[in-house]
Amino acid sequence: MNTRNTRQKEVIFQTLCELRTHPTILELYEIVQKKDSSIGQATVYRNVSKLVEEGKVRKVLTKDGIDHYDGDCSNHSHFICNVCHRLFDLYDVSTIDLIQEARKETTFDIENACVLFDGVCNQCK
Amino acid sequence: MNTRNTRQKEVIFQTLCELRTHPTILELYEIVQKKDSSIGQATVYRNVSKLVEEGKVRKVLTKDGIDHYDGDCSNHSHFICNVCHRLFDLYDVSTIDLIQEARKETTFDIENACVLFDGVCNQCK
DNA sequence: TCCTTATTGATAATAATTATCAATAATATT
DNA sequence: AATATTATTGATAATTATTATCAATAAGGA
Repeated sequence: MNTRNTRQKEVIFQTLCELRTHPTILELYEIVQKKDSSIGQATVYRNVSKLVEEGKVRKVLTKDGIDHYDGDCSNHSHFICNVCHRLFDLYDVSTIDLIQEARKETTFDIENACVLFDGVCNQCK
Repeated sequence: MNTRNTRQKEVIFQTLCELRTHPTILELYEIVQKKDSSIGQATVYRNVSKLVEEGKVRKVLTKDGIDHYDGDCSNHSHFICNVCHRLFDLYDVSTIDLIQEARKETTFDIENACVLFDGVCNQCK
């Protein structure tokens, strides 16, 4: 008996998968609270960390210093608007070529690449 | 009289430019302390934030949640070792093609792309 | 059903960052 | 050069984010 499937973990994971907003822990906690008000903040912290370790959830790199999470682990990039600071998904931008190029330039074992584009979103321009 | 050039800001900027280690604020503070023990921690926080705003210093994207800073603003990427968690520079990996591709796929005004590669460094493999 | 113990919720502790404020010092003005 | 103005500083308090603690609960094997 190593890990257990708890109701809380399932609710947290489901919520993250439904959302397309890349919430912070606190934003996620508030939404989870509406579904089950008994779930504590520490439980959200713990389970999100576990889900990231298990590879079921991605931590999104941002410049604002606050961690954002994404329930969609499929290969895609992100865009952050420099004006409204919202995060968007960018599918259809492949990092394969980039990784290939990096492998030619270094002797490190490169496994993956995370890309964050920035600029101005449609609503802000 | 809008901004002033202070000794502290100059020391902090110089230190960041000399270092190739992408320090955190606290690591930077300790090094700055050795040069001038009168410089306070809050001053390091304040000036690094300003330098980032001014575009003289880059905030490096990492997965560890702690902000790292780079005095080298030339166009280059970073690599983080999944074993020792150290950050390395990757010059000679261009993001131009990537940005071009992203511009084709979206209507956002894409200005820049930050790339973080991960894998295993030479010493850890 | 019972037992073991991973997980939880609540809260305390810690760490990271920001705000406050009198003192200092950069620089524009005289 | 002297003075005045005020951005910046250092010290510290306040805030925020995250992690640790611990008794109570509940998942899941026996």
